Amino acid sequence: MLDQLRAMGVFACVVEKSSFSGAARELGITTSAVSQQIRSLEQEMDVTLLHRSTRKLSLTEAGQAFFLSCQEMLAAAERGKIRINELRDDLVGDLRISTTPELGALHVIPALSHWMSAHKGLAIHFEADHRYIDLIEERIDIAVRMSLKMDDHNLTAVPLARVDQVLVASPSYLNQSLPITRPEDLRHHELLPVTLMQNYQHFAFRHGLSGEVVNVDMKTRLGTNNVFVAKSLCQQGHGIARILYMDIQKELINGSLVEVLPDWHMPSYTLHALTSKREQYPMKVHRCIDALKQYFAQLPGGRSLQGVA
Amino acid sequence: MLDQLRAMGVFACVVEKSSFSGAARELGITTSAVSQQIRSLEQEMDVTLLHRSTRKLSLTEAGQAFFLSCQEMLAAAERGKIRINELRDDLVGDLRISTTPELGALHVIPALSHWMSAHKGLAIHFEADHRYIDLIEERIDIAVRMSLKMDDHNLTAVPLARVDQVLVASPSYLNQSLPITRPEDLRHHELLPVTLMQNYQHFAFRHGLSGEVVNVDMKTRLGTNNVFVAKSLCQQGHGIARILYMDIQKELINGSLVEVLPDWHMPSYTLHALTSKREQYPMKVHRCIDALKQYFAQLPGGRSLQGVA
DNA sequence: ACAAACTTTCAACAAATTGTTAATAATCAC
DNA sequence: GTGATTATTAACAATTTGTTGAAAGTTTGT
Repeated sequence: MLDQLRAMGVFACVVEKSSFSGAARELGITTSAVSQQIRSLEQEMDVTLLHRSTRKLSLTEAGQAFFLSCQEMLAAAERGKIRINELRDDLVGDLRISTTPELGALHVIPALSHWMSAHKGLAIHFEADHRYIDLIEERIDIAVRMSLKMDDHNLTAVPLARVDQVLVASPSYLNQSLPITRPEDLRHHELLPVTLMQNYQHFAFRHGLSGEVVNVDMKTRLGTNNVFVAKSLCQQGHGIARILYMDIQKELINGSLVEVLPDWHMPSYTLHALTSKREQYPMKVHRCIDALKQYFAQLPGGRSLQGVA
Repeated sequence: MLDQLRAMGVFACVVEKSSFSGAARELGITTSAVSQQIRSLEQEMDVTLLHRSTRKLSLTEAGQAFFLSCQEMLAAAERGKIRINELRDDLVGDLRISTTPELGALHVIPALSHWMSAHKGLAIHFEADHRYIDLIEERIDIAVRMSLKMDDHNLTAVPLARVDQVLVASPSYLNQSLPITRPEDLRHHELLPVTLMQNYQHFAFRHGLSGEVVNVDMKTRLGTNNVFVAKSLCQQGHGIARILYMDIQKELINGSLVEVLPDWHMPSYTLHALTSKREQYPMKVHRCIDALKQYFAQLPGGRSLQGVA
């Protein structure tokens, strides 16, 4: 099945050049090698492909028909290689990006907006989902993910930004509740967790200046798996939300929410661009990650979200 | 250019089977060999074609695109081989036959008539010409030719029939002319030659019983390169025609022409089926020659035209 | 949880294919 | 004819391709 492909290529070359030695020069081998390839082809298929005198070649009917197929074969192979090169080097084809809905809407789209406009040859798909999907299974090129640590050794992780968690509450809630000056005070408050975090009720605080460490567990009555719902609950004064700075930045600035215990820090997450590990990435993947890196690097540092070098 | 065709075929097989080991079984090689082919392909092209875990394979975008081309490549190769087998084994395609116009009309067509009807897949072309054409140049599969000896060692000759020359005249001519009882008497008669024969004015007679040999040269005034014209001249009583028995058989039977010196024989020609020499002939060529042989073998022997075993 | 069955990869080696060299024969142009 | 170019062939060399056996990782089934 695969045994005569090479000889078929040689044959096509011979016909195109109408000469064994011409083909040999073209292919960078000796005339002798060409002769042997053609001979073995003819013997293998038990057919005469071309009549030859030392000066002139002429195809038999079978040779003529076979030549066309050999040409098609080579052309298909050539097309394949050309396409491979395009997909490797050019910003064309598909690019599938996985994020959470919040991350996608708030940051990934803004980060890539200009870049996407600059490369209309790319068909970009955003797969927005909280599930931790299989990059390979879903053919995801790049997943933008929050994580404390990287565990999957089949993935390559490029750090994009450090992202702090913050505790926030509405001004009205804080006015009507017991004061909070130290982590321990949280025990008398309600946590509004986004249950996507694991161990969301546990806190390991470290004081920004003294470095003092305090562990606290909060009680929780109202929960949600959606950041926007949690935000809403919080704004309605139902409790204290544990949320990512990046998801709440706007509300802190406009004052609809207020940070609780701003001097006490929780462990940071790192925002990563994940790719399935491979030898060689298409250029579009490199460039997309570059665009993401550039966006997060130029972000205002602030309290909690800053680019990673 | 030809270096990765094999690996491309292996790759296509891997994708079709969705498995290295499946492809290995299909191809009759070890899994290890498959693995190496794919690896070298990826390295050579500097691209990742498929993600692999031990149980599942999945194509990259480049792999998907490349796979299609690889499939096309293999399909083209396969088509070529199938076509080759058809042209070699089946009675299909073209069949180009070269004859003289007379031979074609009087014998080759009748000889092949039934056979042609039985194989409608064959496109048969009769190249009717007196010129001695180059079989290869004109892509003639079979030439039916008269000859005294075979000289071209690039050709294969299959004898079909022995063909005698005869001298004929019209009854009226013979009545009005000097009697002819021995070859020497011909010196006083007019020869109507078909000038396609060389040395047409020279005769080497051998007596059928005694074996006596007589050489004679006849004078000639009216000539033609066409057998039918010669026949016509002869029937009009313009002289004695030297002509092949096969071209005049009908007239001898119906009495419009009469044989002169029937006991004295001229050298016979042999009718040959000629083919350009090659290793392997398409089945249609064999079968066509078979049909010709069969026709001439069953001809009534008569004086001058008989099949050759 | 654990073993068994499979799958992929790798390095070292073996086999097969492919290519070269050099001599031979045939054809064409001069 | 002579010289240049071309195709074929056999013997040999180089390269490619394939195998073996071990290792690592997965899935299946108990």
